[in-house]
Amino acid sequence: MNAFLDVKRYLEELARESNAGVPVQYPPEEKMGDLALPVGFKLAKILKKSPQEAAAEFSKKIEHPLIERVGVVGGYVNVFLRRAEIAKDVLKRAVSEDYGKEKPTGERVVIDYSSINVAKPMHVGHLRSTIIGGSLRRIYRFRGVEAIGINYLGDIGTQFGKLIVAYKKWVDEDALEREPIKELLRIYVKFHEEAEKNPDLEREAREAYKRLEEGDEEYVQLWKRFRELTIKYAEKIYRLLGVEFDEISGESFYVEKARELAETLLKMGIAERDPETGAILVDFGNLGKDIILKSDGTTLYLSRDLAALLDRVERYNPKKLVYVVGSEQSDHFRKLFWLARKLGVDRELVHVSFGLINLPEGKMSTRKGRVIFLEDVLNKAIALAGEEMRKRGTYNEEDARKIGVGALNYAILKVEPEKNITFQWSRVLSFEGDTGPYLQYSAVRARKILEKAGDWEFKAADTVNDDEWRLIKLIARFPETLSDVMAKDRPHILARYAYDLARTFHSFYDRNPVLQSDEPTRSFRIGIVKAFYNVLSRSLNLLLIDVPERM
RNA sequence: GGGCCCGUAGCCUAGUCUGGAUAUGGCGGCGGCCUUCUAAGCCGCAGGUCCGGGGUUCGAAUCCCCGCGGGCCCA
Repeated sequence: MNAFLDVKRYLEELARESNAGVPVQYPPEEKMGDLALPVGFKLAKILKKSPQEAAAEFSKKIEHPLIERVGVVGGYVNVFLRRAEIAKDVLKRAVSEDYGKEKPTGERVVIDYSSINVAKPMHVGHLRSTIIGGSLRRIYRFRGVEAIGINYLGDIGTQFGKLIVAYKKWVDEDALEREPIKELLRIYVKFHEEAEKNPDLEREAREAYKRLEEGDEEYVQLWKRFRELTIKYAEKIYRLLGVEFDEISGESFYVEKARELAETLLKMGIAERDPETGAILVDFGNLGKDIILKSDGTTLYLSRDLAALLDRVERYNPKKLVYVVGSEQSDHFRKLFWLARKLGVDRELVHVSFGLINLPEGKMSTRKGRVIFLEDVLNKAIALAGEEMRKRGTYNEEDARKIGVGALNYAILKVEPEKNITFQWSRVLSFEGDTGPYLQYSAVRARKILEKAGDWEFKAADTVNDDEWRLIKLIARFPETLSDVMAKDRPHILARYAYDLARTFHSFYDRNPVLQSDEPTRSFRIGIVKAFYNVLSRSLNLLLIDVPERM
């Protein structure tokens, strides 16, 4: 908390006590004050007066040392704060590196994200889950909640039978060493081509899969290798994107447990046996019926996910389990959570659902070759950032990487998750306006000032101009922004905030010289720049974006 | 046919949960600003049936109902 948010809370409390519980809002214009309460409309009824009179009456109750004056306009009470005093408190806190950080609360959340399939390349469709999840993990941790990031691999399924057959027939070991996923994709595609001509292959694949399931030593080793190669490949991309995990899990861990679980559900009367097929199924009411165990004992991903969920609850004891998975799975998660509730899971269960990433030509399709691989996007973005740097004579490899990745991560994170995104190169590779590089640039400008400033000590100011004040008010709102993001599991709120902050800084920067100013303005403004830099670079860090040295 | 989500200027987008002041920004367009801390920047102008229609309310982009268009899942 800081002085600004203290006043806000005080006003909210006062409104609630007066039976006029309205959220405090931030007025659209400076002349309307710093905080506003549309309190007169509700009070008008209670007091049987006009909204204007009711608001005026309410405003008389306001008494706070940090409030300079209040004004009444229509039904609104506009509150003007003592800028200098608020600024002093907010900046004193925000010049510290830890501003906004919370001590460990002892709470945990489990976040499931990325969750890629073994032996398949990552494409732009994987970006949202991977980046939203990776960002949420950092945000929770910064706020004192121990977030456990889990990459739950798709590591079982009949495709492994095909892969094993294809491997034995066509693999190029050298290529597999050099570019494992490309090679696995090549032989997988070849399998399908060959199977068109030779239907026997499908039968071979089924047999291979059966042997794998039965634990055939050679086949299990192959499967393990595919899994390891995929992890190694993905880790390179995760490192570039700044995404971290605490656990790499996978569906294969839960096959046995899922079988037992299906039997348990049957005994509990939650599931029933289909008299015709012998499969175990669950009636979800208006979501329909769904099989959780086939008659031949094959598990389905619903039962495996349920087993995994129970395991996560048991091992981590989280207050909340978050699944960052596309909206096409929303029915699946409703069923999963329904079952978890039936089994007595009392934790918060959240499906962070998001829309598709399409191409301008239409939906992505690996088979039609209509996909954009992540490596290609990353390479292109980094190369273009490098070009821009060369124009400015600031080129270095490390910063080009930060700028390219920042552009990509920000482009994905800033959009509200429910919306579908049409992937357009021109937008990911754009570095002007509402983009990652715009935010990075503002941070770099601030850092340059701080470098040149040398040793300085924070000094309060007697007067605070509008540009300074706008920036300070936004800096003050950092903690509540983070709380909002966690309550909703929506990092785009933070992306928006960071953009507002950067934009406000650029305006400040343009009109208010820092280093050339006389004392005490100079020291005060350096304090503002430092506070801004802390909050922006922290926000960017939480959005998986690094601040370059130069750009 | 059923369920979930989206619809805001030419294009993209915030605000919708928690109703409140002239609806947030970006791209593109037009015009201005580099002898001062990096112009990947700043300032200004033009551009809106907030998908449509009802309803609730002192007040609706926001809540409710009925439609329309698009997406996804199921059948």
